[in-house]
Amino acid sequence: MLNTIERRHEIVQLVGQTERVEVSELAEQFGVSTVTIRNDLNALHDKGLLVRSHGGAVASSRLTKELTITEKHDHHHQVKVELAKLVASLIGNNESIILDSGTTTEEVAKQLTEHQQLVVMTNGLNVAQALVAADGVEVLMTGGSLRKKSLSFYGSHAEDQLKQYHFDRLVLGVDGFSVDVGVTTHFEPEAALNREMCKAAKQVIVVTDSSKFDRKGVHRIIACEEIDVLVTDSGIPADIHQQLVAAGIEVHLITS
Amino acid sequence: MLNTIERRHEIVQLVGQTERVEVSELAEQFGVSTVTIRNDLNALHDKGLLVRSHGGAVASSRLTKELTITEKHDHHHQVKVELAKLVASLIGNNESIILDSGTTTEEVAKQLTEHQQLVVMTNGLNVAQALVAADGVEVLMTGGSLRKKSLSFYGSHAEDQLKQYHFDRLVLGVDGFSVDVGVTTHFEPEAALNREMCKAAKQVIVVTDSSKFDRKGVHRIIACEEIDVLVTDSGIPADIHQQLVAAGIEVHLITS
DNA sequence: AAAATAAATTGAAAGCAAATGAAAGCTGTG
DNA sequence: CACAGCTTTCATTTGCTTTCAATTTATTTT
Repeated sequence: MLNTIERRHEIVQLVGQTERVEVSELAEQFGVSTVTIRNDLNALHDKGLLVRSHGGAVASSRLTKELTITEKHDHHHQVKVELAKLVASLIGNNESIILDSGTTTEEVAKQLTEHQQLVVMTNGLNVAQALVAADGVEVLMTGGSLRKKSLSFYGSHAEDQLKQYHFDRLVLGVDGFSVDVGVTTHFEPEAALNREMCKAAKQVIVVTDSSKFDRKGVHRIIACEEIDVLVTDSGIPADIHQQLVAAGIEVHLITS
Repeated sequence: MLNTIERRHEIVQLVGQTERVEVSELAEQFGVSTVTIRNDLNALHDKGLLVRSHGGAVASSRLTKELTITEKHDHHHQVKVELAKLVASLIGNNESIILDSGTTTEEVAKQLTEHQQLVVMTNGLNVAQALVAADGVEVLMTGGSLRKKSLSFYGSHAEDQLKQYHFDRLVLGVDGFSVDVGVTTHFEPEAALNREMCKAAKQVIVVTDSSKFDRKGVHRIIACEEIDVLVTDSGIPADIHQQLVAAGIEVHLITS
């Protein structure tokens, strides 16, 4: 019996060889339920290792990626798109910005395809990938060490890179947020990099769906006071909303 | 029976080849109703991959510039895979290597999924993406400025990054190669970065299909003498082969 | 050339089976 | 105990079909 990692590994191999796989076939082959296979395929899809299709998956290529219609694999996806649109609307042409890594910021990247003369620095592999389609955007990448789990780069090298530039804005997606502690995350090196990002940018835009409120990670990125703009959905608790506004933070809510 | 993504993929291919397709023809060909085909064409029209017309569809300008998709089945690609397999076999576990950007090196990356304890530095976005699937590989990225045409990063920052490390090998895919001039390319900043790569690596492996021989770019990366290993196919001209061997270069040919 | 008629193509709606995501429950491991 | 990995269950969604009225295109008639 294979474990999860091995099974997914084999699935990637299979797709590479045969161009396509089916959920039912894989379930039988590996002796697990179709639900497990579907979870596998969705996870691999999120990492860009294959493209999900109804009933299975096909090999990943530029075209197949674009043909994917089912983009709502996590239940927050619709919210993410709306958040991303709002963030994108805050960003003008002719600016230079930093885009943090993460699925929310990836969505922001996708919303920037119409922008012109924009310079975007990012540490997210998927973010950079999404920006390839944006003709008017010059893409800079921090580089560094790749954390596969989040498709992000981190490390002292990435931080050094940031110190050499200055940006108009930073768009930060968060893992955890609370009024008293601020923005937090679990992975220390990424927190360190995010701190550098904050230093390198004139304005800090934090974007998060409301489920992250009062979730606290171990490592603090920035305190609440340092946030300039917060973009979230209407699920934000009223008291937190008030506190933030009182603290002088520009809070934007998506309509949903 | 093809699924939706595959069918649409094929339709795009068809339109690319024949300039125009008809609803009724497609319905018969794929064994689905005309309604389904119409939905396909409309969806593809919305994505700008073709232009809808009464009774069918015609190619769009956007399609023509993205068309290289039959890749998987074309002979060129087969050669690349074989080259990549050979290169991968030259690389052991527990090593640290640099992978240049490019489609050939991307293929090499895909062949490294079974390697363990491998450290790979790259400046190719697609190469990094391919290595996400390789659990035993630690991925480092140069970062820098993204050249979308080749999905590669370049710039002084990328070069600085390289100077801080030392690697066992460099795998270099080439645009142009000749015995007298050496390895060349067209884009200066990339040549500069490649030169740094050569400096940072103990061994230089050059991989190229034989069509690149006697093609010369404007900017030289390295002279022939600095190459340690050359991996290519049997299309290499006999005289060049001899000259290279005589120069002490380890030449590997794939069997095809 | 314009009008009338026939033929082909279309979008919208309704129905069905397979596939799906979400939630809750089971099981062995650290 | 928690928890990661898996399964079962179930309401919902997707992909496809057939049907039909409306629209577009082709052909004939005036």
